[in-house]
Amino acid sequence: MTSPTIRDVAKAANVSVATASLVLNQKAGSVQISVRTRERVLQAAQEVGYVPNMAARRLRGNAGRTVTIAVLWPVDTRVGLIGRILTGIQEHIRTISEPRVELMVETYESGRLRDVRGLVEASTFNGAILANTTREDDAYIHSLDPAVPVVLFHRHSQKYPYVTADNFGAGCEMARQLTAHGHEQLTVLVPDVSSQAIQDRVHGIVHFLHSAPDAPRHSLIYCPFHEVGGYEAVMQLVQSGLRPTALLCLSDQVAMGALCALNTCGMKVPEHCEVIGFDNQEFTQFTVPSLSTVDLPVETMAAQAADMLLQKILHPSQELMSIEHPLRIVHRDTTRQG
Amino acid sequence: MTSPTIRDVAKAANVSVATASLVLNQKAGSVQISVRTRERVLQAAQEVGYVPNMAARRLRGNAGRTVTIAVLWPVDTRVGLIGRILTGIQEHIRTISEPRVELMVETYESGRLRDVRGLVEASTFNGAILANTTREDDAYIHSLDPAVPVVLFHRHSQKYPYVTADNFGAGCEMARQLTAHGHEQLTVLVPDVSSQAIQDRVHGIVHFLHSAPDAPRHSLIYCPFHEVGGYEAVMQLVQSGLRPTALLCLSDQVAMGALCALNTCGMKVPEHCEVIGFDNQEFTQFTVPSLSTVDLPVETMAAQAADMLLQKILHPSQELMSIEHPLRIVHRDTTRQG
DNA sequence: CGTTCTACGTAAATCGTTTTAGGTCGCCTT
DNA sequence: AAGGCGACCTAAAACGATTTACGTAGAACG
Repeated sequence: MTSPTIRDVAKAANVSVATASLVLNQKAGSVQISVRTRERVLQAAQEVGYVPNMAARRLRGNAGRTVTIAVLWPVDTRVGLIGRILTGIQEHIRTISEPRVELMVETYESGRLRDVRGLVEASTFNGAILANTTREDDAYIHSLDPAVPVVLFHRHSQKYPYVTADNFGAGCEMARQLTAHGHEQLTVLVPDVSSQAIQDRVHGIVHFLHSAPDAPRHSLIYCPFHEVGGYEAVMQLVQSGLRPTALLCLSDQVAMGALCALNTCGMKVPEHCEVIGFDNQEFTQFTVPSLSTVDLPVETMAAQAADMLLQKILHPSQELMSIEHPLRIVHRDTTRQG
Repeated sequence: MTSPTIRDVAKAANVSVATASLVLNQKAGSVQISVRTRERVLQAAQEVGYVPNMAARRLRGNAGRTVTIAVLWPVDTRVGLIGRILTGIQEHIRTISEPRVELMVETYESGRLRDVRGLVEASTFNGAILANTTREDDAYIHSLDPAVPVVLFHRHSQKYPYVTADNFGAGCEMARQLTAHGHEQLTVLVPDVSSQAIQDRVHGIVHFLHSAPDAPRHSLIYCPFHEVGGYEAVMQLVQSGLRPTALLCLSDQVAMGALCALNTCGMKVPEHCEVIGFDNQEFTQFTVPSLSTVDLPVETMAAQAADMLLQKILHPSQELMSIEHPLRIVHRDTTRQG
């Protein structure tokens, strides 16, 4: 039941453990091994079914042969996003042949992030991607030693490398588009999570409206971060007599709820009310009418974050370039043309 | 830069490494440590910022203190499902205080599953949940040693413990419901993946229709496993003049595409055509009209799978009870009442 | 023949923890 | 005072792999 060790291989090949290890590691370095011996060892390894023990390797310190990275996200992160992030990372990882990359995942309650540095020191993993951190995590992030291999996902920072998107710019653009359509008032549906990304979008919208000459008024409505949230927010709005004509939803989920509510209230989209979402999730193409939204390249971003993290782990001294993706609106049928 | 070891703690507390370890492990066992010494060690550990090294622990063999489990799924698994599975597992894990459970994830191309046994022997992880395996994985699964800690997710098997749902029964029930509504023909939209779950649903439907006295005819249409697939399948159907009146979609994604297509073709749901989905994903409540679907408790199932796996790892000899969840239809607005 | 290479291997230390099989010391019995 | 017993603590051996520094031949060289 106990698995074969390198010692077993050595015995079977009738060589020392050192020799076996040398062969198995393909070390072309200072030590030479004859072809005959090499063959013997390789065959022996094959025969006994040798699998190198990770724990032993890690303990001994094999920086670079196998790397374990972790993705951490707050518990209340939306399932769709999790899937996309992981998919992006996995796709990237499987293109890498050396070193072998293992992926761990972990959730935490906002503001109660486990000590990443400790986990790295414990060699639980070699580095981490902090995804969708909230404002409660800021203190932690700032207290962290820049030497610990961390990449921030969907958030920018002076102190750490990050991969994010131009949420501010996207906010501006959303506001600009709808302003151009001549609305008197813009209603912004904001998911009530304290993520930097969401806040930047809000800032972008507000910034644009403040700086435009004849900008429409606007109101910010905070709602829970899911379909129900958007649905109820809009229902309340309509019931209180305030019929929105332009709805900027800072999440597709919320937009979908909103769309459903508008339909329930007999309001036509986009004739009575234009709607625009954020994220360009898969389903947005198939809502009725299909949802205009901001395309957020989550998979790409995640892959880049993973790549940066690996660089940082493998070449700690090398400086990393953070990334901010430009964002563009995908026009579909919930907004009017022009 | 190198992190403090237990040796540092011992030195700081002026005791032996053994003592430090004993204290740090709270071993109430055969060995006793005075309160004074215990305090000293604890404080020393605190002061030097001691973090036990996982690799060393694993190597030494500490079965039970920390357990690492892995979830493996085929690369083409839908992002939404991934998120739900992980969420379910994570939620469960965080209720467990002892042992500490770490989670790894890994994807593979159908039929190219990495050697789980090897990974366990390499102590990369202690056991795995095989999620959404396809038929191409059957051979691998059957070749696996039943002693390696594996739990099958959404698939049944004679050989391994599993958590799945009564997909066959759900298929029957879907067919029964729509048959009762007096359709002449049932159109089944089947995602073209070779998963047991999907197949069981088909079998259930076919079984019911074959055994019912005055059953409607039916046709099976295979389509890609996403919204576009459902959309295009229905468009083709309608364009070729075959207007479906009852659409059994074996996935919500496909159903959403179908719904959109029906709308495009000017067919009213449920008046002209009834639609029923499968999975009860979040968005189904907010399609227009809201989608009737089969509720699949993914999170619960995932949590149970994780729990079973932990049992198997912690108490290898103990026999496990596999689980098959009953499934029920959630009636919303794409099906007629009664 | 003595010296120096070269080519091929190996002994042994090391990584950080856990655990077993003993110490040691003082006190209590008889 | 010899023996026994608790209470407290520690030495040392694992766990499995990697790597450095050091053999040992035989060949080549002068």
